[in-house]
Amino acid sequence: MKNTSQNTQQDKQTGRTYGGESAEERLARQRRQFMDAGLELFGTVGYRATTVRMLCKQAGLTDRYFYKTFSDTEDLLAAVYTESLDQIQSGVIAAINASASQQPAGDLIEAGLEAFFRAFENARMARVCWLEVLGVSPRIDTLYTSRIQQFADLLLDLGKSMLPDWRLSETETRITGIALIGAISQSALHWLLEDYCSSRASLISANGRLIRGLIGSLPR
Amino acid sequence: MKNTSQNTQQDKQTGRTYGGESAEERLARQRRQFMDAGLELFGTVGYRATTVRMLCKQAGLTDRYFYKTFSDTEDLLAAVYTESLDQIQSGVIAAINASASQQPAGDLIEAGLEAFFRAFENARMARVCWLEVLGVSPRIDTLYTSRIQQFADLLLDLGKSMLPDWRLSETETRITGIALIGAISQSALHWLLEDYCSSRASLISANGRLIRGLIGSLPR
DNA sequence: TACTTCTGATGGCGCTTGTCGTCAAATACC
DNA sequence: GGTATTTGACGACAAGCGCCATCAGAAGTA
Repeated sequence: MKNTSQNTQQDKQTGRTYGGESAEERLARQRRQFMDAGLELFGTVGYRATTVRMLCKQAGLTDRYFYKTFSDTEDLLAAVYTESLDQIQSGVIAAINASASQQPAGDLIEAGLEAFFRAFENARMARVCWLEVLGVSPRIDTLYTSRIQQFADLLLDLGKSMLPDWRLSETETRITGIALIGAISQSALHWLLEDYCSSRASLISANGRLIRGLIGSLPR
Repeated sequence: MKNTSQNTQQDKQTGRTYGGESAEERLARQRRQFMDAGLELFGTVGYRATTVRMLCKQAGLTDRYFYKTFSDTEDLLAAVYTESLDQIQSGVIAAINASASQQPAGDLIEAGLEAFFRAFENARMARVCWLEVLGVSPRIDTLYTSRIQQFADLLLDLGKSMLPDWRLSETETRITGIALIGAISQSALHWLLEDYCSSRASLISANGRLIRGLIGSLPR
């Protein structure tokens, strides 16, 4: 016999304070602990090798709280990925905007690349966002695609606003944006997989040349 | 009591013919069946979801023969990846060489890109080589990195031979090559994940412009 | 025809996983 | 202080995994 009591009874999701924290505060803290544990484990031992037990041990919580917030490890991966990419992305945008508002305006391409590769030096984030997230499931694939697309669109809009006579078709514009993201990503990925043995400056230089070359060869 | 007979006895790995096949022929056929099964399963349900049992069922063989040739599924993945990438790579090189030996010589960049994206339309191969192979293990990561590097080097050597005054440093040359591979890869990957909804021509066009732009902006 | 080798089918072992239930202790409310 | 809720620790369960052993029958060999 299911719980057939009044909804008013069920709806009291208030909970009560415990350990000096309200129910929402506890939930938020637990979520944060699992997010941190996810970034740590996904970014080191990898997503497929990470189990619920490991996450709980790392977070210092038990599985009950894991399932209270996330449906499974894939769910956590999506959350960690989203948060990490948000962070990287906003860092790049901020750096570009900061450079643009300088007097005189700085080199936006250089500034953006610099911010990106700096963020990428966080190996855990880099690993999660460019390695672990790939080939997990159709759902994660979709998330990955849409986020890359979003990042590309963001940069393209910025570029278009600075290059008044943009003549490429919508389709080619999107492909070009993704290709640029791919160029930067792949060189960054090799940087990571080779333990950052090249200098950041050389990565910025090579990718900067690529972008400037593209701009120079746009139809006019 | 173990088999303590003469080594000559153990060394007769000849086996005998069975079903009209010699021992080596059988082994080769079994290997091929598992390779095909691997490409099929890794390329559809994905590497992490593929089990030994599934591979055996797909190959129409039993696990005994799997372990006779491969140590584990990761071993098979490496073999399938290597074979698939070899195939794609040699196709691209062949197309470029064919175009170069035309009278008059064709557009090498166009020819290479055309061959690449045509090969990429094999979704199973594309998935294995650009999705499933990532983030599996350090060993596979190393394989991936070295193969991408090799592909980049191949194309760079070709490019350098056609651009006599190459002035980039060794480091920047390598990064640039990898970045170019990344640009092509990422646009191809999105093509795959979006079910090939763009036209091949638009991908070739966008990536061709990127490459030509780079060539135009090389130091001279 | 006898004997050996090879094959496919089946079942089982030990292990790990996700997931759930229980229970005593800690904490908060009245 | 008494009662209800929350917490952490622990164990248990079915399921699925890699891997191995067995065994009857097919295919070759003498």
